[in-house]
Amino acid sequence: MLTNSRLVHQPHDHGRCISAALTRANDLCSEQKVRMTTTRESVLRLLWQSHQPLGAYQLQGQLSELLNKPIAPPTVYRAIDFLLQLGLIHRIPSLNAYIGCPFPNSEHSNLFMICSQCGSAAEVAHNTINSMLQSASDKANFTLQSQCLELFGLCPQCSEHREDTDNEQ
Amino acid sequence: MLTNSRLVHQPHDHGRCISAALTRANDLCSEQKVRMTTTRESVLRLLWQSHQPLGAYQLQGQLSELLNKPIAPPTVYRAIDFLLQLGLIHRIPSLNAYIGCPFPNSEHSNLFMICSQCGSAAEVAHNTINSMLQSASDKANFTLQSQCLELFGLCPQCSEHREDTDNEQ
DNA sequence: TTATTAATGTTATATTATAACGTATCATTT
DNA sequence: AAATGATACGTTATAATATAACATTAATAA
Repeated sequence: MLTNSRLVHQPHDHGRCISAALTRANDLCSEQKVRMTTTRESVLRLLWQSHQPLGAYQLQGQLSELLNKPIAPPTVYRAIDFLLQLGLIHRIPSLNAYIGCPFPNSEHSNLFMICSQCGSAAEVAHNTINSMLQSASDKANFTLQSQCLELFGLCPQCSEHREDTDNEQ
Repeated sequence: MLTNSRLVHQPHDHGRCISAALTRANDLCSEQKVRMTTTRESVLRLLWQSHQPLGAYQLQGQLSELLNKPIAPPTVYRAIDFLLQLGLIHRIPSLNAYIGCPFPNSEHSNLFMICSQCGSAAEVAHNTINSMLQSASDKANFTLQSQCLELFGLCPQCSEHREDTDNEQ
């Protein structure tokens, strides 16, 4: 199981997450001969700022602040679409929110563990689950093209706190 | 694998789907001592009219026509919320749409196979996948509470047509 | 009946997303 | 360097989805 869940839900040098993501993004852009502009890079950076998915209008606010000028929704959505296309970010439909992808270019599951307490979302690539989904699709004569898997619950930290308060009662 | 995918993607006596669903719904309501009103029943019926998920505003239009009076969004959303609570319908987040649940009251996976061609959505309950997701959560110290799994692709019929046209080329 | 709760009606508005068209910037060719 | 074409961004307006707040009506219980 390839996962960044431990990383997400544990204290870590997050500067590294960000710079690694940006490096990957730039590499991918030169590879595909597309442009990583200031707007796009800023949006990607903002989405990597934390492990909480951000909505388009949160992004708008932060982007506007960062670039010190008014930003309209289309600008944000264009950057989002660009990054989605390249697989550098994901949309989490049930949250109407976006998050940086920790393993772009690798085929993976779009499986998220979303904490309903703190809002953090960890992406997990799980080969066994993927192949089960593939074979379930095959059995149903369903031609699988893409997927979006969302698990809701409590992240490790919030689970612990919950237990603590449970015990206190 | 408990599934209604064969049912959804094959011609069948759909009147039965509807009446079975309504009977289950009424039973559940008496059990839980809540009211199945005209609005709620109509919405449920509309959602069972086809195996295509419907958006809230599609429902609004159809409901308004059915009841022969103007219906405002809150009315629709209230009925939707009620039915969601009881587990009689599901929301499919990536479509902003709602669909009748073929096996309410049973614990199940919220796994949908959604045809990107014809829009039909089949719910599939797959115990093995469920338990894999559970154990993946356990390993990550993630307290799983609920889930939403969406598979996109081509349903059996649309897959066949696709092959046909592929061969013609 | 009256009191109480539950459901619906009504108006307004929040939130998320896109359409359409103009302007600026970048990259390539001449 | 100038001209060209393509790409990205600016701007305005609006579509689509969802909810807040409060008034009214209907159902149930006391």
